[in-house]
Amino acid sequence: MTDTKNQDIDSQLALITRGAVDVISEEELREKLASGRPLRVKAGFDPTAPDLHLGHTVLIHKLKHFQDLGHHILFLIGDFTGMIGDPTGKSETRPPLTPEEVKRNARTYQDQIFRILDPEKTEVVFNSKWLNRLSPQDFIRLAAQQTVARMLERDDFKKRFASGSPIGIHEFLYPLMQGYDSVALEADVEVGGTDQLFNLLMGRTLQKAWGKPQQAVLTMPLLEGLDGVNKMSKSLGNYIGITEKPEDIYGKLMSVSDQLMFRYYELLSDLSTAEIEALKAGVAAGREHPKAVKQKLAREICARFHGRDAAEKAEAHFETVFRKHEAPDEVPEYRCQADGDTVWLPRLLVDAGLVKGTGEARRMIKQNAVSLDGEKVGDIDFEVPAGGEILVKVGKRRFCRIRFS
RNA sequence: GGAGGGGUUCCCGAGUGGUCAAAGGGAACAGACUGUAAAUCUGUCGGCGACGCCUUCGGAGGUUCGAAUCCUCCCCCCUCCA
Repeated sequence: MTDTKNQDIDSQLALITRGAVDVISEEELREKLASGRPLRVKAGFDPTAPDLHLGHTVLIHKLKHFQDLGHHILFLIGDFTGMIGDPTGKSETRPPLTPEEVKRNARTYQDQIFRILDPEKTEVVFNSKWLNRLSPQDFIRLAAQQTVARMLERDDFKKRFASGSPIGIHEFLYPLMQGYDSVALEADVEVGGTDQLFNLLMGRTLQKAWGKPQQAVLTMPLLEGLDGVNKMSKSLGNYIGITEKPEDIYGKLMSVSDQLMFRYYELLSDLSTAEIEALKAGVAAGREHPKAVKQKLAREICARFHGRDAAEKAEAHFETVFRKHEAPDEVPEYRCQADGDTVWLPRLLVDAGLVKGTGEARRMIKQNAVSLDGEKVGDIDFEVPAGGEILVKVGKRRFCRIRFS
């Protein structure tokens, strides 16, 4: 009997630690699992970005693992701390959010996480609930738990300090409050990105100071963004949002380098490690075409958020537009009321919303990026005959069907 | 409170009276090449029916024929001293 129980714990532990970078500590985690009760698993999110992207899903999938094993998920929305702005990984102070923004963002957050997590088994909590109740004395007690020198050990603070960038005192409070969340929630486990390690460990420190059992800490790798260098983030614009249109998700995944593709496989795919290794070996040996392997990934991720049908449509769209360089089935339309017999092309492009201004229009035309019904136009003063309809293409992917009336 | 340094176009960062819409890099966009790959190369990269005009260099005034550059006040940031 003891054997089967141990085995059960081993397999739980294996799933939980899959892909994790730090586990602090595996022994403690094992003990907690051995207790047999559902563990309270905490993960916190700043309500700064209403759009969840694939980077977030690495973490959310980890929560899903816990959930599937019967543990209790505490999905914490940092509505209080969000007004400070997490300094983690930032080279500058973040502007605080207004309560209205926080509220709106939090709602969008919930809509999105339940594409992955089971709403029935997920407890969504807001840290303003307990942080708002802290008295100034409580805050001082919190602040007394850490020294300035210790805070400055943090890489992001250290860099900013060294480079002469401003650091707000309130930013020092952020890790403290995140740590206090763990005290208030009596978390058994906290999951976060590797960049959160400092904050996660703060939870342990504070729990100890408050005489509570310390949480185990699990960190997940940060997903690189589309550039393959920086972590995926909305502010860097290198992200794939889970609510984006299927074609966009598909297209963005296809634009990723082969190297990054396998990173995505490791962190995002449901394929087993063995299967991924097989694909990698296949590409290296020339048995598998990298494009086909990438399409497989694009399909899987696309289907996860939009369903299999949408993923297949996205693939068809991709093949049409980018391989065959043809217009997709659905092209936005613009009705144009011409004053004369012809319309100046740059003006038309602006009106149809294909470019920002006539300057960009001129540039596009000069750069051979504009075509009318498949015919390239190189003259910036081209006059388009105002009659019937015409298919306009700018660059590789901007299309518009213009109807004259 | 005192002393010094600094705020430049999406970002970083040169520029210290005219030749500045402002070097260089990054990002972005377009073209070539492709697997929409990536990398690379080339070009564009404030606005305007446009070889000219208009609006930009923290904010407001001023000096000057002329200011991102000089002066005055204000706002913000950094460093050191207290």
